[in-house]
Amino acid sequence: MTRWPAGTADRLHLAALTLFAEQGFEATTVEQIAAAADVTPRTFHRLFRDKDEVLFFRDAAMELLLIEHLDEALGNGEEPLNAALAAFRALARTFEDERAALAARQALLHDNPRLLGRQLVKQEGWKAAMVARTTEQGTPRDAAVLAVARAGAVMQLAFDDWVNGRGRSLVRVLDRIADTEKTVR
Amino acid sequence: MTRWPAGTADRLHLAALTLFAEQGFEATTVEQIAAAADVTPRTFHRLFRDKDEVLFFRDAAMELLLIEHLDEALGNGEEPLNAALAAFRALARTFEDERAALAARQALLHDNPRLLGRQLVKQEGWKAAMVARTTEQGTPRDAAVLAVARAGAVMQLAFDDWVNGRGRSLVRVLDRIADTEKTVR
DNA sequence: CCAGTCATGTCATGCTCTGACATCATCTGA
DNA sequence: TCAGATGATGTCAGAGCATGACATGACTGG
Repeated sequence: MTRWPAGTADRLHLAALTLFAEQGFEATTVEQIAAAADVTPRTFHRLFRDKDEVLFFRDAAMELLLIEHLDEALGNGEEPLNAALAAFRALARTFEDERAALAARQALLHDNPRLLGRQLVKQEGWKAAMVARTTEQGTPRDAAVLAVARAGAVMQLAFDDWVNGRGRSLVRVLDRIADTEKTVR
Repeated sequence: MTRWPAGTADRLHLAALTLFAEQGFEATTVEQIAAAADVTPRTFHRLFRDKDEVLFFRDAAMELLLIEHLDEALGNGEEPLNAALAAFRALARTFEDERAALAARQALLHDNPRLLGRQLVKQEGWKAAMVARTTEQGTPRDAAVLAVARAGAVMQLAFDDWVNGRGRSLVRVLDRIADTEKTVR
């Protein structure tokens, strides 16, 4: 056992999400979050680059998941667009049981343009990683960028439809929209 | 003539861009910008919501331009994807003579994730407006979203290729990539 | 000529984030 | 067993961003 209770970052993360849900993002100060986790604001900023970052705590795993499934699909000889769709479908599966939490998060993002921007930048990062993998398999860069962008748009639209709807399966929504996408002119 | 020199916002805008170019965005303080425009920081914040906003001073016009040309193309019976591409092509034409300034701006955005995020949020706004116009013409929402997203991805890729390249015409790059896009699988 | 308006200044303040240094339980190696 | 290293945290100070409240003084319309 160390001198200090373990899991400080987790406690801060939880405290922050709770306070954000209760009071909103802007109205919650770092001081409040730190106090709720029995820690000083300085410690918060040592563990999270800034107040925004607490909402993106677990996002690194998503990129890994996307890349893993993209590689698998490309390895099976899928064309770039379908491979990218397969990767997003895998991500979608991990979302199925988290709709409530994701909806709460989405609400926070849409109340704060800065947060939404950060989300979009993260997503650009994912897409760039996917493009890199796709080009490594021999697809020309332009084609890779466009295929990933198309799949990303499908995912985005499916997610938006699903997250504030009810009951339906995100994967099913995704597949339906992917079909629609192939007929767009 | 008023008590104060006219064009304060323009002076602040120019001062800010100059200082950003010289020192970078982070290293430039609002105090410096205000001083360079012979004004107090309080006045800066009255005219610009925050330091970031000074880089998006003229963006409202772009949405109008996009919508105008989108409407025109849709009115001529173009399909949604080609109509959206036509709108972006019109925007691209206004960029042709500004490559140096746009490249400088792009460099600032890429040094600052927060700025890049704000740019992406703005672009989402443009696309949402385009989707709204497209659906008003009878296209189903999903199809409209996907068509605008595809055109947007083409524009983005073309812009990125062009802004740090040399000599070529953005519109020509755009048209080439749009052709590529139609063959993506 | 007066009252109102408007852009700006002045002052005070809260919040975010960072640097520098201190503290102290735990670990490590001789 | 003990001296020093380590590492997570605290404490303190301060810069920078942003906003509210109020004051000022040139211009404007009646």
